[in-house]
Amino acid sequence: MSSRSGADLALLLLGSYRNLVDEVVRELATRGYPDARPSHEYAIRAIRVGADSASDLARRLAITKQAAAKTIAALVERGYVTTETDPADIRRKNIRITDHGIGLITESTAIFDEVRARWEVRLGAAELAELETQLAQFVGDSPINLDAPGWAAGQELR
Amino acid sequence: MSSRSGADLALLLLGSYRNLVDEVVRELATRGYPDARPSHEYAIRAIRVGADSASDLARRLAITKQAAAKTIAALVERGYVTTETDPADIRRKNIRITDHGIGLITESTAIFDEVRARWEVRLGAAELAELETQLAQFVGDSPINLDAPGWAAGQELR
DNA sequence: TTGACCTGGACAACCAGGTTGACCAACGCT
DNA sequence: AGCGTTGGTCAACCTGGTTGTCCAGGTCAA
Repeated sequence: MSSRSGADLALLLLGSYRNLVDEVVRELATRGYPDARPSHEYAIRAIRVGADSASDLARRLAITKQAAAKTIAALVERGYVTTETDPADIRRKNIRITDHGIGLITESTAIFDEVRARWEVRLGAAELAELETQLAQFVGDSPINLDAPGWAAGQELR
Repeated sequence: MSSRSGADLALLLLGSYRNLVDEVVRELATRGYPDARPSHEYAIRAIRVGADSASDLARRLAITKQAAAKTIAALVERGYVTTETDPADIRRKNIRITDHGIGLITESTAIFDEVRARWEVRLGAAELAELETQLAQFVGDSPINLDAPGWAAGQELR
């Protein structure tokens, strides 16, 4: 009975995302990270897997370097990362994740997985896995990298 | 093989939503509505099903009335709705959707459905329907109304 | 009828998370 | 030595929200 409309589908997707993320943020707050925003988590994850400068982070998250710089400033302010100018290239400012930052993504990952596990209980493991595979199809043909939240879809390189 | 993480799931949901909505906005632009934003569509839909004042719209979208007022101002500016003070209650400003506004949601609905139809081809009708049912479960236990994009989750009444 | 409250709207200031645009200093390559 | 590319920064702006404050108009009870 596929009586649903395309507009409903959009709302379902957005709603699911918000429910999931809100839950994570709420839980993070109770575990000692009250000032953590979703964008912070995504940024730190990107840094962890290799984005070691503002420009680099910008490319990975598919945002402007100015936006990346702002995010990094916020991360520094909250003590999640530190920056220090690269001795080999004065221009660069290398980003390093602090223990506090490691703690954040560790907790965050755990909570994300906990929530996912709850969903798995309701849906069944096979069903959730299939749902993910299906969603991946819609995202997969996207021209931009997957591990980024802020893609501006249909934009050229910056 | 559910090797995916909870964080990935979030990105899949967000990515799917963005892909869908971006496609709609892009297509709307080519069909004579270049200035239409997703929030405009949601607002007009809410107005169409009964939100006839700013406060009312605010309640339905679960946003503040100030935010609703701003949205309405944007809609008026673009010619999608008009407002006129209620003769029976001087305070109220009744919202009426213009023909242009009707055109917008008509086109928008059609495009949303077109994109959904393309997804249906890739997934199969039964599978997409099931996916929607599953997503509805995650959204369904949300305390706030479904037809709203901007819910602030875990907030009291305003 | 008069006061006490509730409700619709508006003003102002602010925030997150982006965007453009202009610019400069440092690098790297020929 | 010179020129183009790259990393970073300042400034202004945008969207879609948020608080907080305020007031005029409506509603209801005593």
